[in-house]
Amino acid sequence: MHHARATLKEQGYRLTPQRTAVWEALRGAGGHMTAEEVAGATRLRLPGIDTSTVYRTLELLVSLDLVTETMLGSARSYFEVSPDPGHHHFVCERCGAVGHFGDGLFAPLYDALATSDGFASSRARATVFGVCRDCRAGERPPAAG
Amino acid sequence: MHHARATLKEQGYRLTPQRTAVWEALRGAGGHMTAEEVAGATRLRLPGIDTSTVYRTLELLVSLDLVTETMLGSARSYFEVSPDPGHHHFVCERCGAVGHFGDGLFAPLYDALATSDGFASSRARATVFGVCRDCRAGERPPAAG
DNA sequence: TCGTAATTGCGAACCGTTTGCAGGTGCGCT
DNA sequence: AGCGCACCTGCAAACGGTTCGCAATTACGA
Repeated sequence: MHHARATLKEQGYRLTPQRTAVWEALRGAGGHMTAEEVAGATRLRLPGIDTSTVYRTLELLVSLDLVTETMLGSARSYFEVSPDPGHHHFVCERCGAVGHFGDGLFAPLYDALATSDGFASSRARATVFGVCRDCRAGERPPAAG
Repeated sequence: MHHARATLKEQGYRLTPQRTAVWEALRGAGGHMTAEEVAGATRLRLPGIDTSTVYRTLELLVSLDLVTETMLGSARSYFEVSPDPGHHHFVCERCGAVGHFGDGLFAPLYDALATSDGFASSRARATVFGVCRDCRAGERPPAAG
């Protein structure tokens, strides 16, 4: 849905071709993208767009909660169209694959954290690192012999 | 303990004052430090040390598992003397405070992830974002009135 | 003690991101 | 439909953290 257009207008921001293109690029890819990837995808639709405009637009979309920025382990952030809240990531340390999982599994963790540390994380974002199925397939068993 | 010295020697790396100083700085602080902070703390012990040497040393210590590098949400990584495995972080989104919690709480999560996605994360590192006790104390209740 | 390869310091390169500025443009108002 | 202005964009340079190349230094085994 084009809720980005509506949100931008509502908030008094202009609906420019650049903003539309960035948004569409983000939606089109449907996954996590670095700023660079967003810029690349956007240029397919709007060749002349400047990198700084992409960054500024990304920043704007994030501030409007239309897009979510996540640190996934490397130095760069990743952007994606804001998913349902309480959506978390797991990252394969070997191949870099990124997956999602829901918030349900976290309930006991939130609970425990709240009890023991007074830490409210009901709207936490978590990132779990590990090794994905594909990479495990080719993996030698962990040093146990 | 000076297990760093032993490990370095074992692996054939030289035991230089710079490496010792970085290690001691890391141990002395006892918490999470940015590379910059490590450099600062190291200079208290070894004023002349160059930033690039700090980075190189950090990289070495990380590769030897003596130090752990973690992305905690901002663009920079944080370094700390490797804690027990399965040690996770929670980060207060308001004040930046960092806390730890053990791996126990994650068992069900690992389980579920392994079952549903084939994702092996028994040695995962997770970071949970939320709001810490102190910040909650001064916080207005979530929009309900 | 000596030789040598690992290591350091220095400075410049690098890379992703941000900023200042001047010209361009969406959009509300008429 | 046209006008005007504040908002946006493109450009290019600045930025900040990190990495690299190289020559001088130094730890450490023989």
